[in-house]
Amino acid sequence: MFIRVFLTLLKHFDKTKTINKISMPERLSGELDVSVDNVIFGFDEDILKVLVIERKPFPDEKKGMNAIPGDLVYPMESLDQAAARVLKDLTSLEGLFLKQFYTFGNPERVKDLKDQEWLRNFRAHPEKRVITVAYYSLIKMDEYQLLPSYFAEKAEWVDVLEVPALAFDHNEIVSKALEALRHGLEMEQIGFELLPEKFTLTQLQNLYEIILNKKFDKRNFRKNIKKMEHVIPLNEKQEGVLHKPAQLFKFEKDV
Amino acid sequence: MFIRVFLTLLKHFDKTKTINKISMPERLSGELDVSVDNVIFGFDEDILKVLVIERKPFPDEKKGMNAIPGDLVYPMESLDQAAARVLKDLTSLEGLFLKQFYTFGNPERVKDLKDQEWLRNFRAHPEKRVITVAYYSLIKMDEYQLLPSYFAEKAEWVDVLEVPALAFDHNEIVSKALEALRHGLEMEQIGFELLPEKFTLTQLQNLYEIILNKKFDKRNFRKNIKKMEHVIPLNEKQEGVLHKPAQLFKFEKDV
DNA sequence: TATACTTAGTGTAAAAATAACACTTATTAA
DNA sequence: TTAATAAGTGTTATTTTTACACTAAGTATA
Repeated sequence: MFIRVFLTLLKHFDKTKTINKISMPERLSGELDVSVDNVIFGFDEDILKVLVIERKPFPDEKKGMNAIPGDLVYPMESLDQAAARVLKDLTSLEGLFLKQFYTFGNPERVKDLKDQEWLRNFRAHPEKRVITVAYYSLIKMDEYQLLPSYFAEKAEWVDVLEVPALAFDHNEIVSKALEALRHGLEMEQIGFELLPEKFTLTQLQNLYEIILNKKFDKRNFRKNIKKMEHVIPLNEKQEGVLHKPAQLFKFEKDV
Repeated sequence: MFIRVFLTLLKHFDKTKTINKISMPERLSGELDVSVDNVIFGFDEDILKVLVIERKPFPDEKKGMNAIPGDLVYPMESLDQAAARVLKDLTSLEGLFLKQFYTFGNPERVKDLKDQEWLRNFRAHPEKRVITVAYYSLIKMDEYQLLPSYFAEKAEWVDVLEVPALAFDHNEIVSKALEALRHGLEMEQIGFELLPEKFTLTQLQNLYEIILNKKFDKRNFRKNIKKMEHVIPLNEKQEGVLHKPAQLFKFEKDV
């Protein structure tokens, strides 16, 4: 059943369409841009890492600031497409796991002096407010191959616990990404995306422990893994290690 | 340790700053708007409801289309502020629970003919692509009071399972909101926000069952509730029911 | 004022899941 | 041959979860 709205404002509106068109709140709309930013996680032995780029320096800047990769959204692409494009430009990899986790829209988020100077040099409309839609992605570090990219001078994997100071609000974005990774994702997916093709159960356990930020008992952990039908034991062992070689496993995507 | 980027593109860039400023991809940026949309959930006896508004009709439209409440983000407000403003304009309530859950950015999402016609009448820049940051909120229906609002003709609570056809991509937004509600939220929070001040355990159980979309055993459910120290029994009973009156409970916010 | 109707309210036992715990094995290097 | 290192393996106690059916308190009415 409909609840009636009091029509005071509405009536006024109906009589004065033209004026109202101007006086409607959206007259205030306008000058803002939308970007995507991409927190790229990789896993290396027993450290969870994030890919940090060195932003191109502006003319009087000695060294570009660190940042996470991102770019403005093009007019005809979806947000997911924009995020995939940024990722492909940087790594040459396509079809990677990508998850939108939060949108950052503080009006002051690009107003820092250094960031403003950078924007003046590299953006057509540096004065515009920028709202950014943040994604995280998971990539196997051994597939990672850095490519030239118009937004990155260098790129570096850094320990997730030791992220340096980043441009804009990127430190906040990284920590929210980590939170989202810990909460929202099934571990199967994480393992599938982050481990090399062949892996040991110890590697898998390390990954779980780091992502979920807690310790597991080795025997209980292995009991649980044995129940998962998508973790397949291989007829192969580790080689070149100075201890009992571990059996290797792989993930089976279907079923 | 830094991994070096191949500098091909970069070198070119350094020599030709002005040209590059034009040739950088962000030259493509520009004409888009950002809005917030708000999926408002309420709980009534044993139905989960969503607040649907009737959008103001454009001149030749007999009846405005249904939609969920939303508005463009103003230049100086954060996304959270914009969402809170929309909610306050519609309900007069402040300080409500509000959660950002997804951002919808398909370039075609406002290109439907009817939606275009509407935009031409009510927006300063109807041709602009609109990216929308979606929130959901939970409100106690007995606190809800509809106010005049520049975007709503009428408003109606509809069963979450029987949402009518909505404008733009709002049906998709509602179903993602429901998903987000089911996944991401602790039940304490949901109960706190959705139930009336005094409630029975049967009401609470209904709420859990509807949100989590599964049945619970009455005795086991009550055992679990008794462990929660923020659910406080009152010295009051239901009145005017034609059966044994149930004890009433309330939530205690602080631990 | 007795009876029928309706939902509230309550305990126990079996089954399943989780947690705690320590020694032997396979390999490499010295 | 020995030392060093991480791999691999079962059992028991504890906790959590599930399944299940009758009595109690109030209202309406015959």
